[in-house]
Amino acid sequence: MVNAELTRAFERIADLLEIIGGDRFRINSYRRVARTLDGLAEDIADLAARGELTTLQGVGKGTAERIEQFLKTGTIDVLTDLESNLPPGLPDLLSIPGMGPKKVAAVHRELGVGNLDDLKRVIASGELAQLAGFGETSVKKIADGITFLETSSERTPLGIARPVADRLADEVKKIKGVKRVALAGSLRRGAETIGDVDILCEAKDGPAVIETFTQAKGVKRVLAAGETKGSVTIELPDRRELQVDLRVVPAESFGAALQYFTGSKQHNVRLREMAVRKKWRLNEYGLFDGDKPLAGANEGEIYERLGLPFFPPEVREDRGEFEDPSCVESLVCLDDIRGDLHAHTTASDGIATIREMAEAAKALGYEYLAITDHSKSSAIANGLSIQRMEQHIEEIRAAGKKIKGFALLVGCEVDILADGSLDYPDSILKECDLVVASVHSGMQGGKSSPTRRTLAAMESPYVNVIGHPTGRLLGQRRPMEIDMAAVVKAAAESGTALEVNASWQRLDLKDVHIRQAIDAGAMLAICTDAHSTGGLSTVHYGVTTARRGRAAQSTIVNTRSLQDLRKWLAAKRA
DNA sequence: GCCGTTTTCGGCCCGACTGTTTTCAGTCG
Repeated sequence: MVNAELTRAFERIADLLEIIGGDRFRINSYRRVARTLDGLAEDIADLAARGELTTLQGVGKGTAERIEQFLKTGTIDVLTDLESNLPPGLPDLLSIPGMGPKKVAAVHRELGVGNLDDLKRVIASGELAQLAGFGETSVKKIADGITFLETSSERTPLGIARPVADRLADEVKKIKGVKRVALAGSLRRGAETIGDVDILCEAKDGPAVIETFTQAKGVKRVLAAGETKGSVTIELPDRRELQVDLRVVPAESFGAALQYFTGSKQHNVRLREMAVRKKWRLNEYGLFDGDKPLAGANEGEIYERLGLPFFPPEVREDRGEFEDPSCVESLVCLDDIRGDLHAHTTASDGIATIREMAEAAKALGYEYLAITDHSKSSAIANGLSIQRMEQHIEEIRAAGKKIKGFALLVGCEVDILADGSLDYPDSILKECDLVVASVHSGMQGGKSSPTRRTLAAMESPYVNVIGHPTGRLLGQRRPMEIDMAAVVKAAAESGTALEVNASWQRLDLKDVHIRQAIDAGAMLAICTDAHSTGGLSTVHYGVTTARRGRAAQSTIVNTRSLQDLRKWLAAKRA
């Protein structure tokens, strides 16, 4: 899909314009377009073909023309012109902490720096420290920034950042004078990856709290330590560093600060624009009419005074929540989940028995659990031969009878083979209560292949759920090139649910695809793909991701009662 | 470059921290 390339092109235009000192509002509008494209699930070429480009947020006549030009020629004149005047490696320098557009422009203009290697050279030679506006301290900061960039590389997955954040929040809670602590930022919004951790606390003596915080266990470096804000890095197990910011606020501003630091930035911009229209002012201290505070202590009051519903953190992305505020009314929540439809046991590659998994699911308050071990072709995962599967089915049924007040569903995770056929014959599949079908091999094929295979699998009357539809592993494996528009349409038409795989390494489908599926009328299943009893309780990552896609409870099949779930399963076979 | 429940022109979100700028610009979130 060309969306990603186009996103990068617009970001690059904005970067280059910033370096040459272009109009900041024009720069902002390019960034806004990049962001819109980044969050767009549909292929931009399809929108262009329908002449609907200007229906997108922030896309006007000029941008529409540039998109059209890119689709036609693969280039944008504005970008080509900018690039012809500046070294290609220059925009990369913007990602170095401490290097903004003005400093990048200065090193290029004064020292002829055109890329990262040039910059390292002028740091080493001492030339940079001689430059006006660059003292010893700022050069040190830039050098540290380069080190940080080279050691931190990517954003941190939610599942890695969350435990670190929880531990630090606990430490802050213990600092003398701290009344309340809350996590904010992308972590609170449940984003799949985290740039840095934002922690907020209520206390009177800011400097003392910040001072103690910078000495917390695991702190590698202190980046800033002011009156109300401290910033440090924490070393992760893989030696990479994660930035953690702490802000100290008074009680009367706690809600406003929580709202402000939860973001997203774009969501907050929309809120402040609404405040301005009412002749008010919104900042991290509160909502004000002149000097008169209207709200601040409580986060909900801010939304209320602005005439909005309370937006849960997960939807605060400016991806449609303002246009459809009623989406918050029926948003799926953790308590809605009545069972898990994708779980493994020792029969294939899990580490717990059928019985142990069932007991664990029951302990979570579930009504049902589907046991879905791997099929024969997944040899690495100890997939079950037909004969073993027949025996396994008997074992699941027998185990189910021994557990009272709980339903154990017979299932399997059947491989979708290269030609789109399934790895078990119908004679096996029809013995199952529920079938998850997944692609596990040949993921690097062209665009048509995984799409064709997935569509073929959905045609089977026995396939109820498509497992981890894009096959991505965060930071490890790119998603398959799949035509999501075709998949969600076929899912809706065939009565097949698409999985929201809750494993934090997967989160597949992801938020924007979840929204796309719902818009197409498809059903979803939030499943853990658990390989252990503990794995079952990671379902919250899936629920969070579904909420980010603004999924209503009614769109998730495993929020249904056992009876209603069975009806849904039966409907496809009929 | 976009956009309109005061506007088709004139706006476009807000504040903390840092360093070297002796009064504030640059960067960041």
